[in-house]
Amino acid sequence: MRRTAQREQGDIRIRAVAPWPAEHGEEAGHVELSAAEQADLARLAEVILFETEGSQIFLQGQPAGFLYLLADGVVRGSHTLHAGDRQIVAFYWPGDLFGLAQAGAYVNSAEAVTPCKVYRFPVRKLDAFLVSNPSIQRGFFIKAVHEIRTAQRQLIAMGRFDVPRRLAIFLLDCSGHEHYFDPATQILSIPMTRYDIADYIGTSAESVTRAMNTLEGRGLIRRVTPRALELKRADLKAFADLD
Amino acid sequence: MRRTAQREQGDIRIRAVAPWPAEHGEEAGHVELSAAEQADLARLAEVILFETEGSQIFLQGQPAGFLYLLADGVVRGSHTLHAGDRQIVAFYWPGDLFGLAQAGAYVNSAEAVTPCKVYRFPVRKLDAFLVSNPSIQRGFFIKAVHEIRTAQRQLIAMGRFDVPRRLAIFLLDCSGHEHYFDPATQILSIPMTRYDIADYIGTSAESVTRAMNTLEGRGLIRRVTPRALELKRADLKAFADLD
DNA sequence: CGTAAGATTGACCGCTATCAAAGAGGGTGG
DNA sequence: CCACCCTCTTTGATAGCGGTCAATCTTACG
Repeated sequence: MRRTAQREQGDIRIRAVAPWPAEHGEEAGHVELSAAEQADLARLAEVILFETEGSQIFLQGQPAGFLYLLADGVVRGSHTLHAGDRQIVAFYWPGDLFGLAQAGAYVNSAEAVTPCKVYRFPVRKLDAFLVSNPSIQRGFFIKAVHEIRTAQRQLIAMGRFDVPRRLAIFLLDCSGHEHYFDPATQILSIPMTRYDIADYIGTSAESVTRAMNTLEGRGLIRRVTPRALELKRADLKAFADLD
Repeated sequence: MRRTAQREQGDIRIRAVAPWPAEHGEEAGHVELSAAEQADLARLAEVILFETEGSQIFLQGQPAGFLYLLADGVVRGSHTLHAGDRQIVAFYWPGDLFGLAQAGAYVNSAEAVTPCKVYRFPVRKLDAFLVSNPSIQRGFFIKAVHEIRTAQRQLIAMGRFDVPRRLAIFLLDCSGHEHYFDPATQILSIPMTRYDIADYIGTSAESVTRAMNTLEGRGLIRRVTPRALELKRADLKAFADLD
């Protein structure tokens, strides 16, 4: 279920685009971190592997001692209400940070959607480290801003789009993650279940299936298997009223 | 419509609670900024007054040269889709930062809901300033994290709650802003229209009115005037499945 | 080969978007 | 000072999306 492991080359990457165009070209889609900076960060962190799907990484409400950097795999961050409903607040992909806290407790739970590898930073140490490393702190700041944009995009989708459109946007978002989308065949391998998708886009698993039917009926996707979809990305974008 | 003005005492405050309990007590609900730090920031900024409701502060898509700190008043950040629908992504209250950008352009538009006063920071200068002032940068980082939490809370509401519950949450959020809520009488003065509320909680103005009826029918609120509501906060919280 | 989890389909109904129209205020010009 | 107008708010009627319950199909796995 859980094992510690060694760090590999180039593992420590933070996925984010800066709000302003970079002056001295950032690596596309990632925060610029020098080898030395990566090493400094690695020294603070512990590497942990979660090898089975559904593994709990942390639980909503627990004392939040750590911040997590996802190196490999997919993680879902979910919030459970008293009524028992679950809302998935975000899916995390390699290069994403998670472990949002308030008053020292995790706001959401995190579970492995696929087997995954994370770097785990003790927040107290990380906090001190960042204050004495302004350029790295800037990277974390940029990541946070990136996360705000992501959440707001999702908010717009939830507020203004019907289920088929929300699904279209979700599929397009997924297709941005190379490891799960093959540009040659345009086939997306979805790592999560219909239930996960439903809890993310604010609907039910049945409605996700029906929305898949809608998209397929319009020729925007083709179901190879339930978890493998051929996407017509341009048409999906047009359908979702995006550019 | 727009005027420049002088800075006043204690105007520069950033509203945010840190994810971890403060070690050396932060001013409740605000980032700790020393007088010197405030002065340094003020030196970067220009003060601008927007005196009429509905004033454009900036427009979605414009080059994003500035970051804004709201000193006084209420601002709405909205995103307009091709279809013409508007989603209000956030309401900003005194102490909030706004001006989210991507690729150097504003992602949303900002308009004054009430007359308001803002500090306007040139992003290039601010960016450089923050890198050489790690403790202030930390404040901005904490604010960004705070903003992520806010967006996620809204996301949960949109995904899992019906309109009356979303409205209840919205009213409770508003009641957290002293200037608009009188603890003695428990009366909330709403600065925005039904349309604004609707576009924020993802519904229509008509449904906002109906949701007001629902809440009033259950005795959770009482309409003094359309814009002045007496709140039963404990009951509202219970109704919204919050604590 | 049996079982369980995931995916799909169908039926039904409630919430809420939409269209339409009527009250309520507040501000402005006569 | 008053009447008008425009915006905001409210109410009513209707239709449709999508939630829910139930059952079936598929697939991976023990």
